[in-house]
Amino acid sequence: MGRSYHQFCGLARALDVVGDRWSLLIVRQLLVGPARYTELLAGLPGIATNLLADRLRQLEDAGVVEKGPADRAGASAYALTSWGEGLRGPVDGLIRWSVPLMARGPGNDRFQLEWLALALPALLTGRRASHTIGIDIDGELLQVRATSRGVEVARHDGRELEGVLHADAWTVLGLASGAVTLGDAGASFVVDGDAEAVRALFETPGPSAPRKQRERPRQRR
Amino acid sequence: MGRSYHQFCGLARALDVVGDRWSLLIVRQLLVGPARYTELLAGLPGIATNLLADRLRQLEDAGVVEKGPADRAGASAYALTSWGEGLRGPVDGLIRWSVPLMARGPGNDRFQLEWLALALPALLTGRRASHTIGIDIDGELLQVRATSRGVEVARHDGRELEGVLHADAWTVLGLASGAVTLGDAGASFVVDGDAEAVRALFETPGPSAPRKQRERPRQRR
DNA sequence: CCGCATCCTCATGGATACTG
DNA sequence: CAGTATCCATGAGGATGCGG
Repeated sequence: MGRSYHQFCGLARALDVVGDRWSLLIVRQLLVGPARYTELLAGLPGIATNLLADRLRQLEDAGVVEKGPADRAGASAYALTSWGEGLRGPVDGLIRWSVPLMARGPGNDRFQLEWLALALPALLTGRRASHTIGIDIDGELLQVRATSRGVEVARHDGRELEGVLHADAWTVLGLASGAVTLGDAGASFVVDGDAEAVRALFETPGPSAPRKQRERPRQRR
Repeated sequence: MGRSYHQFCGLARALDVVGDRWSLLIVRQLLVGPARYTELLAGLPGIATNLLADRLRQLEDAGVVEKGPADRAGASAYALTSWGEGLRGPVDGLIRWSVPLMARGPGNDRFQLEWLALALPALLTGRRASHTIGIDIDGELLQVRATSRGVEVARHDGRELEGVLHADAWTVLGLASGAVTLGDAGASFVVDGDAEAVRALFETPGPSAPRKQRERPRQRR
C-alpha cells in the first residue's frame, strides 16, 4: 500500500484506498463490468504486470474489489463489491470535470471503446427522451439506450436502433459534452436513420438549461 | 509532473492533473477557501515543503489553481480557479464514499476542523429545513447554516444560533452520515438550545441514508 | 496460454537543512 | 515567509521467469 496520509478526513481516507497510481483506473475498468486479469491488463495500457497484481490485492483487502472463483482454466474474474460500485459517482464526476481536458483531442493517447461506454452515461445525464440509438466508431457499434433511469451503453446486441451516429471518439465526446452540436457545419459525422432520436440524446440541454415553468401543482407519488 | 497515463479517457486525463499524491488534498484545502503557502503547509500535515511547491506549480500550470498577487509582505494567496472549483462535486462524492472508512474512528490520525467544514455539506445534502446551529468541538465553535441552496459551514461569526451540538469530530461525522442518531443512548454528545433545529439538520434521511424499519421519533429530553 | 513473482533501473516522494 | 537544495527511501516501469 502506498503510505497513508494519516488524516482523519474522508477525502484522505478515500485516497488511502484508491489514491495510488492506477487504482482508480482499475476501478474504471471494473465499472464497465467484471474482468479477468489479462483483460484488465489489456484495458490498462501502460500498467506493469506486478503493479496490476499489487493494486488488485490492495483493492481486494480494502473491500473494493472481489475475486471470483477460478474456473478450470485457472481464470478468475475480478469484480467490484457493492461498496466499490459506489465509486461510480465520484468517477463520473471526474469524467465530467475532465471535459476541458478532452477537448484537445486524443493526440497520441491510447483509446478503448469501453472508456466511451463509461463516459457517455456520465455526460448524458438527465435525458428525458426514451430512445435506443447506435454509435459507430471505426466500425465498432455501440448501443446507447436512454431510459428514465439513465443512459446505458453496451456493445450492440442486435436490438433495433432508431438511428445510428457515425463519428470518431473525439467527436462523440464533443457532442456529449456540448462542445459540438449536431448542427455544426463541417463536423465530421453522419447520422443514419431517425435523426430526431439521435438529436434527442445529444441535444438536450443539460442541468444548466433554463427550465420552463409550466405549472401544475406537483403531484408527488 | 507525475507521468501521464497517455489514455484518451476522461478519468485518466483528470488523474493526469489531480492524481498525483497530495494534489487532491491541496484542492481540498482550497475548497475551504484561499490560503497562503504556510497555511497550506499547516493544513496538510505530513506534506514536505518541496512537494507542496511542486504540486502548486503543477496545479497552477494546469489551470486548477491560481496564485494571487504578492502583498508587500511577500505573502501571496493561492485559490482555485472556477474550473478547479468544479472539483467540489467529485471530492464531495469521495467524502460520501469514505463514510465506512471514517466509522472506525480517528485512531492516531491528525484532524483539522476545516475538514469537517468540508465534509458536512457533502454529507448533509437535501436538507429542507432552514436552520442555523452551532457545533462545538473541543471548544471550537462551527456555525452550520442550512438553507434551500445547501449547507454552509464556517467558523462562528456571532450570528444567533438556534441550538448548539457539543460532540467530538467522530460523533459529528457519525451523526451526519446516519451511523449515529440523536436518539442513540450513551452517545457522547450534548445539545443546547433548540434540539429540534439540531434534529432537523441531522435526522433528515438523506439519499444515502439506510432506511431501517420505520421508527417512532424518540422524543429527546 | 493465464496469472502472477522476481529482478533491475530510474523516477518520484519524503525529511530536513538552507536561502533570498 | 515562501520557497530551494540536497540526500536517501520508496515506488513505478519494463523485461523476464515460472508454476499451474
